Parts: sequence; structure tokens; C-alpha cells
Amino acid sequence: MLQMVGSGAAKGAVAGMAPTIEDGFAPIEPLGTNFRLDRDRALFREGDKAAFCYKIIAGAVRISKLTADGRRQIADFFLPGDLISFDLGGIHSCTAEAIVECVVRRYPKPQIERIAAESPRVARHMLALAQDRLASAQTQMMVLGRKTATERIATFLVAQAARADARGGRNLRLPMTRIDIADHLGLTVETVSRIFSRLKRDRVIDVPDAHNVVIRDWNQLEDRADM
Amino acid sequence: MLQMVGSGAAKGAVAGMAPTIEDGFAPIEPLGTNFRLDRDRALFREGDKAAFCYKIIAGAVRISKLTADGRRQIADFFLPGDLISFDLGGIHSCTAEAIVECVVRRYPKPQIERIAAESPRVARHMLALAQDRLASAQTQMMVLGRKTATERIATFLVAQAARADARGGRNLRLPMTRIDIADHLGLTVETVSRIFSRLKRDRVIDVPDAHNVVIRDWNQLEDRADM
DNA sequence: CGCCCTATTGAGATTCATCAACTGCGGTGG
DNA sequence: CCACCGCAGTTGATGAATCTCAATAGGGCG
Repeated sequence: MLQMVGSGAAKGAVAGMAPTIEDGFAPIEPLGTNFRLDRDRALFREGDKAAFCYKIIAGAVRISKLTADGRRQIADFFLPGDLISFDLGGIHSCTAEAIVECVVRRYPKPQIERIAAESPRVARHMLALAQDRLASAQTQMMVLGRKTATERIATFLVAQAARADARGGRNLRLPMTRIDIADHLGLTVETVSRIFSRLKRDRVIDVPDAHNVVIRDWNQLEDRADM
Repeated sequence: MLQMVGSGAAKGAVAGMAPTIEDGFAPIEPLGTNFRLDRDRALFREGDKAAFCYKIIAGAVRISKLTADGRRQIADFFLPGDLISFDLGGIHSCTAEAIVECVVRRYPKPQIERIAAESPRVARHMLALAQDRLASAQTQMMVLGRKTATERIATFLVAQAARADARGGRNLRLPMTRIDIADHLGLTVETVSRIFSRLKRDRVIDVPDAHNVVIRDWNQLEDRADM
């Protein structure tokens, strides 16, 4: 699997969609080099000095933190087209790991810094990207702080669908495990599993297998997501 | 109260501390104008077009979101010296409200935009600021998703002390109500109150009144915060 | 002086976590 | 080729942490 590095890359991203923030980074593109990252390998770890910026070409990545006693919180998932650690200098505040085998493009930070310093356009895009991330973090705080388990799952499915979607079909691919979903939503695996089962029983979704969800009743799902 | 607009402003901030990110915004300073904001009045609301950037001169501000049915999540609190909505264009992703009577300095966004476009230095500072906020949002996700009620309160107290402190004294002023704290930590008022009482009973803190906390046993507090 | 809002404390209810058992699939090696 | 192992996922029973409901106290402001 995974021979499609050049041509297939855009497939999983927002292919034909409206232009995204990422389009403003054209001057940076030639500085990047692609590499492969095996499942469960870290792109970087919390506390590491940040030496590169990254773009997911294929696969999926999770961004997480750990407590001293091993509890994990996944801040976000990233899919092809997404930019990670697109900032200047500093220390990584999270660990980034491959959920599945990935192709990642990597850009040396010093060169990014130089270009950002010369091109207000690029600097502006980086700022816009950071704000986007911040807004999504704020939404996730609402999910974690104030929503019930069912609302969290429904919200998650709606958000994932909105992101990975754009291609037709209510068919949603979830590359992450139930444990990853639990650690993203502040729940246990068992609770996640139970709620998937309930949504299935209630004909809101179908679950052909653990990594695929078909949304059968979009309204029901959005209702249960609250918002 | 609150005549000290010019001289007393720095008192609550990181006064004599290491230079902060905010120092890089000198070129923007003359563009600002101060105004007063009464308790519970909004600086801006979620969904509003962002027309200004703000700096807290005196007082305290909360940043929050609401669900359709009125549940509230407070993403962060801001104190004198803090910059709010220091980004470019777009729509406010949260509501900002005064916790107590405030003095706020406001900078027109179009002018900020122009300066950011001309000065890579300023643009860079804005980016650094956004990253800081993002890192703190990620920490808060960990708190909300994976920590117990006691850990949340302890973490909150440690963080507030680290922020507002720098002056001597384990004396911590909390301008926000218990409800605000609850909505920040994903708890109910009752739980917040109970845990304050427990920490007091266990001689970890003293609570002379609802808006002041004395940290009696710093180690105990940090232990209970986990991390 | 009295009212309203914040805070505290108690008792009971509920959600979700924990513990445990079982299934199914993929890989590995006899 | 098939048996076995290990991990992900599911489901059930039980329990604990936190919420909800309720009552009371205290402080600031009109």
C-alpha cells in the first residue's frame, strides 16, 4: 500500500474545494522534502526543539499530550493537506505521531523563518493558520468542558465529515482507533464504543467496519451534536 | 475605585519580569485609545466582525463560548498587559466580557494590518502571540479532557499564580466568580466550592474571601495538579 | 433595611469510568 | 494449512465521581 506519493496526495484533502489558507505558502513549497513515516512513529515529541514545519501528504497524524501518569489527550487529528508546526522557533508543545503509514513533507524552520521575515504575505498566512488552529482549539474546549458523551461523538463525526468530506457520499473514513477517539474526546474506549453502537441502533449511522462510518441521518446527527 | 489608569496599570501584570512577547508591539502603541468597560459588558461577541485589537490596561476579561442551550465554556481569562484579538481580519470566535470594571486600550484593525504588512517584526510578534495562545489552549484541553475535579482546580490555581504572581507573596487574587471558574474548568459551581473547601480544610490554601487565595503549601498544590 | 446574587453545604440522582468477559481479525509460526 | 496469539472492539455489571436539587448564609447596593 501507499505507492501514490506524487499524484494521489490531493485525493484525501479538500481536493476541488474552495482555496484554503495553505495556498499562500507557494514560496515555501520548493524547500520541502518528502519522507515516509511508519505507523505509530513520532514526527516530533512534546519538549523537542522545533526544527521543521510539516505538511501531511498522505496518511493521518495525531497531536497529543501526556500527563505524568500516562493519561493522554489528543488535541487534534491531521489529514493530507494539513500543515503542522507551521510557526516560528520554540519548543513543540505536543507530540505528533502517525496514525497510519504517512508521507510527510518537511520544511527547515530557519528557511521558513527567513521567508516569513521577507514576505509579509507568507507571514500573514502563517498567522491566519495559527488563528484557525486556535479557533478550533476553543471549539474543542467547549466539547470537552460542556458536552455529554453522545454530543461529543456526534460533534466529532460532524466535524470529521466536514473536513474529510467535500467528495460526495456520506461515507466517512476514520483512520484513528477508538482509543484515539476516546483520548480526543475525553472519554473511555468503552463509552465511545457504546455510543457508536447506540447511534447505529438508532439508524443515525452505519458502521460497516471500525474505520468507516456512513451517516444515514444527517439531521439527527447534528441535533445530537447540539452546538 | 479604579482611578489608577496610567501608573497602576502595570501592577497586576508581569511587572518586573522578563520581557514578554508584548514588548514587540511598540510601533502599534500610539494607535491605541483607552476606554472604560463596565463589569459584565462585552468587548465583542462571538460572530462579530473583528474591528479592533485590544489590550487590557486594568481589570480582567473572560473569553467564552455558549452552546445553543446556554451552557458556557470559558476558554481563558485575561489580566492587565494581556492582548486580545491580536490577529488579522475575520470573525471573533469567542465572546469577550469584563469580569470587573476594566480599562481597555483599543487599536483599529486596519491600521494594525498595515503595520503588520510593513513590519516583519510586528508580524512575527503577532504570530508568537498566537502560538502562545494555542499552546495554552492545548494545555487546557488536557485539563478538561483528562483531569479530575481536584486536579483541575489545583492546576488552575498554579497557573493563575504563575501568571499574576511575580510580585512576592503567595497571595493570589481571583477577580472571577466561582461560576466563572466552574465554566472555565468544565465543572459546576458546587463542585468548585466543595474543592476549595477541601483544599482549605487540608491546609493547602487559605481563602480569606471569595476573591483571594493564599497558597500555604505550594508542593501539595502542585502535587494535586498532577501534570 | 431588604433584596439579589454569590457562595457554601448536604442529600440523592445520573452519567460515565472501571472491571471483566467475549468476539473477530490479522499475523505468525508450527 | 491451520492453530495460536495479541490487539481492537464490543457488551455487561458495578461503582465512583460529579451533577442536580435544595436549603442556608453572607455581602454589596439601591
